[in-house]
Amino acid sequence: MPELPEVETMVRGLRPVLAGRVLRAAKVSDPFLLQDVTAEEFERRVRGATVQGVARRGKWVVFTLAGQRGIIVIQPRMTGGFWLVAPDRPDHVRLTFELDGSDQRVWFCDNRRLGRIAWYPDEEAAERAFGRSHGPDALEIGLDDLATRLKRTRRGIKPALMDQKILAGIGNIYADEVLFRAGLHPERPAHRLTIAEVRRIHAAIPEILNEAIAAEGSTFDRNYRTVLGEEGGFLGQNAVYSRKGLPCTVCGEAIVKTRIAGLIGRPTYFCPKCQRKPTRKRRKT
DNA sequence: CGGTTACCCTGGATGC
DNA sequence: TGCATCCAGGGTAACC
Repeated sequence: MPELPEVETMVRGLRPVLAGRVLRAAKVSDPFLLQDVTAEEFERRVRGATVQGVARRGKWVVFTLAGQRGIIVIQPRMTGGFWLVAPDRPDHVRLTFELDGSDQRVWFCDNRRLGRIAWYPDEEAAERAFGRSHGPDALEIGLDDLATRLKRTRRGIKPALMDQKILAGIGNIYADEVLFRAGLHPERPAHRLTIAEVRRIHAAIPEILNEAIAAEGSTFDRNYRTVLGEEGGFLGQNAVYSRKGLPCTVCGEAIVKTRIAGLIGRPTYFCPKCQRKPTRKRRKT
């Protein structure tokens, strides 16, 4: 689940606990999640290293280790998340960090095992890996850059916004929320949007994402939690996602749930009145 | 090459 | 209660 706001919330929760701390040990309990590294090597690289920084890149959580000890990358994907406090070992633990000088542990849990854990020798290697599949961060991309990138694809605007190669950080929930805020139908071809429409999207992206970050993300079906186990508060502020049949907060029309091309299996919610799909001009008969 | 689909996993919710 | 089916915030490989 975690999209940019949830990952940002995780990072903000982890940073004060991990930054500057020594990792006494790391234990990989599910090697299936590892990418390009064995459990033995991962644990050896991390053991005794000091965490220099905790950051977010798109939907990635990035731990920089001091003293050339490398970079840890964790992708929570759908159901991954971190736990700082738990009375007992939580369910579905895939990776555990033990902190030096205390009993405190940081758990990475992921019931569906879709998450990924990687280690890179340096910033450059991590950056190359990120760049292979990601464009600029959704909170940093400029208007002109966004317009240029959207011009290059004939897909619908929603699949385009969710394409991490175009811009990084937006997933299924916030794509719907951004398009509602911008007043655009999710199937509008990206390359045919007017500059005024792209401008509305570009303005809506940081609005929506920052509102969601302020609320500490979205918790649906009690899946996502902050590192302290709290629910995100964006539910209740969301305009369309998961609101099938409920009245649009702007016009009162019932929100529609559908599936659209390019996003097989993923639900899409929108207001059919506020987000009209332009029809061809009809000739007078 | 660009766009679309199949598939990777698992557990909770829903339906019969 | 038991069992089958559907569903999910993401991402990539393979296909046309």
